[in-house]
Amino acid sequence: MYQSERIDEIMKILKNNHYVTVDYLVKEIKYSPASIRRDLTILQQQGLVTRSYGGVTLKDANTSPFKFRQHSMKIAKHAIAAKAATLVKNGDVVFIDGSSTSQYLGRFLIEKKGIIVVTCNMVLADFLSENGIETYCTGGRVIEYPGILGGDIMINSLSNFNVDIAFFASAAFNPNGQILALGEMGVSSHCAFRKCSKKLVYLCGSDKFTSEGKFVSFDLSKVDYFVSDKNVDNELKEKFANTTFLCTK
Amino acid sequence: MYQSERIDEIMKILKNNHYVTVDYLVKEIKYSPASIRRDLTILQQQGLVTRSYGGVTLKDANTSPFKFRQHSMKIAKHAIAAKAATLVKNGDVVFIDGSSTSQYLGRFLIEKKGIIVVTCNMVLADFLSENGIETYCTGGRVIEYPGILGGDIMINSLSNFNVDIAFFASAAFNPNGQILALGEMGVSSHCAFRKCSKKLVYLCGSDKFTSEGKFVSFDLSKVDYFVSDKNVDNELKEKFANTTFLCTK
DNA sequence: ATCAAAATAATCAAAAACAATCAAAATCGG
DNA sequence: CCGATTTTGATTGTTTTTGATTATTTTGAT
Repeated sequence: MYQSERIDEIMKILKNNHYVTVDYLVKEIKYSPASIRRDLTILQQQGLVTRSYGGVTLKDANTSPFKFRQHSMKIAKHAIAAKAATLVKNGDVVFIDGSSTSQYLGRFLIEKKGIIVVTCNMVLADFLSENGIETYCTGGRVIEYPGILGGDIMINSLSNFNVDIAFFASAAFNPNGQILALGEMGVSSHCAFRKCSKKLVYLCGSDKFTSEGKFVSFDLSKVDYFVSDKNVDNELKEKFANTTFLCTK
Repeated sequence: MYQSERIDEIMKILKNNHYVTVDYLVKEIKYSPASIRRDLTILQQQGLVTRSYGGVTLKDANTSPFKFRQHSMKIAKHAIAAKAATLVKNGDVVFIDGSSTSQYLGRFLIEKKGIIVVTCNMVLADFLSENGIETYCTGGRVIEYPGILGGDIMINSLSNFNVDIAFFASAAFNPNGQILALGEMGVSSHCAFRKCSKKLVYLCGSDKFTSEGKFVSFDLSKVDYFVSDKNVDNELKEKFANTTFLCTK
């Protein structure tokens, strides 16, 4: 048996048991502990397993907290997108950012007539175009999967478009009404979205309410519409009276 | 049995088993290990299989949300791409156009170290980025499926990059050495590719030799490398002595 | 904290697979 | 049919893999 076959065998065993000891694998596959360990090192380097003293655990992508959260927010994001899409008028030039929330807008925009969409989400661009929407993609570096463009080149490329309404989301949103980003790049992007468009719509799932981000892009006073799946405090609404607050329920 | 038949046979076996050992192929096809290995090297160069110590695996269909389309002349295009990829040096800034032939370059570029790729093919951009290549996408309008960007915005966005080597293909190629496009936009694009890069590589499958296009972009005197699956007349080679002609066989 | 037992990592020589080379055989063009 | 070209399999040397050996690290009990 060759190494590649052995590695496949180990993965097969791991998928059934989730955790096994090295000794079990040695007896099961009938190869030396040294070879089994070498195989495990490779699997570890590929990020497929987690090793512990005496055994191995399968890294299961589906049980990761991130994926779980993504699933739980899926319904909310869909609803937010549906609500936000009502803000788009036929004939508008629409910008959509690379966030997962914004991606859900696609499904609702293909109903609109005569709109032009600009986005830095390549998957969304492809989807909209195939559904008959005149679609433009910003340039930029591929920074995330699947197919999100970012960086200074993306920001510069926005100057090609005279956008009527721009949709974006952020990493987090704090009780003071500040929109937070994970990094410097996030801030630049948010500011660029704001400047390229006549109207700005901030899509904010309730999962963002408690999270923390290290950088502040700007606060709600710069945003025309705030769309969320949960209502915010009246205090906030009073503080930003010029902003329209929309809620999915 | 001829080599081509043997290669077909290997592919047939691989499609049934996904993975087989070299030894199994030797016994099944009843040829020497040396010959089988030579066949496998060819299949590897065409990007169709992955070799491991002692065996081979059929390259699984890509997992990207984009789907690569099946094209005519698939084998020829693979071979042309493989040949063309040898022109890329580690550290190069590479431009790749939106043609199906150029798309096949992806498989061979992920082996290179430290390169930067710029492309107007979103599917390719996503693939390269997922495989660890620093990848940039031009902006532009989505003009073709799946995920090809074009138009003046695409052309303008090329000014962001200082390209070392650019790869492109065309609708047709006539016996006078002229590169033909289907429309005005094709001509503009070809000219832009030429101007943005220090070196220009024209990928020309033999299926383009007879086809007709209504517009002329430029002739081979503007091209540094001509890569094809069939040899061209010596007459043409003499006429364009400054162009390097590469052939896959 | 210290120690002994177990697991792991590092090292190395033997074995297996692979790549390069080359002469013989098969194929092709005239 | 003959010479040129390509393809093949044997031989060679190189690389990769393997399990034994030895050294190091981790664990749990004292």
